[in-house]
Amino acid sequence: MTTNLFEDPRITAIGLFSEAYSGLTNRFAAQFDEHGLSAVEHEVLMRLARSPGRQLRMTDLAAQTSLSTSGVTRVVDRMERSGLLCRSACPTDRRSSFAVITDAGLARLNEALPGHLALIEEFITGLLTPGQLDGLLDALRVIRDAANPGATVGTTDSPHSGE
Amino acid sequence: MTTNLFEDPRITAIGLFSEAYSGLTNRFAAQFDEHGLSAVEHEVLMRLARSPGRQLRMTDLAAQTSLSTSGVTRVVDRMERSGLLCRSACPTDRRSSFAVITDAGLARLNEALPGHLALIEEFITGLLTPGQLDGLLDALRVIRDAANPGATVGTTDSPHSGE
DNA sequence: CGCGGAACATTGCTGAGCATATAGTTGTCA
DNA sequence: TGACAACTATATGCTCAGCAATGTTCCGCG
Repeated sequence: MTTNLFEDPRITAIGLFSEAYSGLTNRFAAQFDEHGLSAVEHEVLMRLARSPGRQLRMTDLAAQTSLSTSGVTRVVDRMERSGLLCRSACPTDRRSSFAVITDAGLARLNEALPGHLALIEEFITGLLTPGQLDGLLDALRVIRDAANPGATVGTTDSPHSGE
Repeated sequence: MTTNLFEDPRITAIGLFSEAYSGLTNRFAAQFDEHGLSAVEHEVLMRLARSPGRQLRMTDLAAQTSLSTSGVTRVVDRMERSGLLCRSACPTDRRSSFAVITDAGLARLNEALPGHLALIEEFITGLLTPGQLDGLLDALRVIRDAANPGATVGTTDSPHSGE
């Protein structure tokens, strides 16, 4: 029977992953929306806020957000129009330009962050025992490092965030 | 310092989750593309293939795929044009229509499935010890049930899939 | 029987992303 | 110095998804 193929543990695994992530992002999106942000905009604000000088080159921003360069241009356009960030010319390389988070952008981020953390607590960290959580994070790290090695640099993880 | 806030373990957790999932979906998308499928199309084929009668009402398909009904209409349009599935009128309710996977659709799915399973093996199941994998799945199940309870019905998981 | 509300699918419109092409800038090498 | 290649950001065309509105069909109630 071909039907039984769909009960393959690997299908179960990816299905579970997908459904869990889908549920989480929907919850988060609703939360972000309350603060007038989309998921990508929140992501951009987070990346900028945690970067030295609160700024990032357009290219680096694209690399960190798994967004194309043109996608970054659009998002930055919108967010600049909203006053959440502004562009700044690079003094040493006139091709580059920086996206700099504004005080308004930081304020918006800080406004949205508590609720965001509460949701993570509600749907992830609060649901698992410390041991389970550690196991989950270890597993996710292994998967992330294998499937998305580019994300390892200057990102949420890796305490040795040199460069 | 506000900066340290970004090292909150909850931020680490969701970042890891996001980066891992992003990496996986990118790998999978490339794989699907080799067989002329998008991720959603693959998802639709999977859902149909595992459903009784190899068919599903448009509404139910929408519910299972976390896609809006109009989105389902469009996807089914494209896939019907490609011959992967066809519409079938519901005999008892003339408002409803079914999407039925065709032999060509099943063939395409079976063609893509081995590579898909291999990727899952390569980036998830093969990277973890059996214990780690079990822990991961348990944790994902907990998160899924909390964040996306609608997905529990008739889906990848739950052996007791009684309606 | 006939009417009003609900359910289902589709369509127009808008927003967002990617791929590609374009323009401007920098660095190198002869 | 001058030309060519590499890099950065932006503009354009295309695809796709969601929301809101529409048309059709079903159901219940007077």
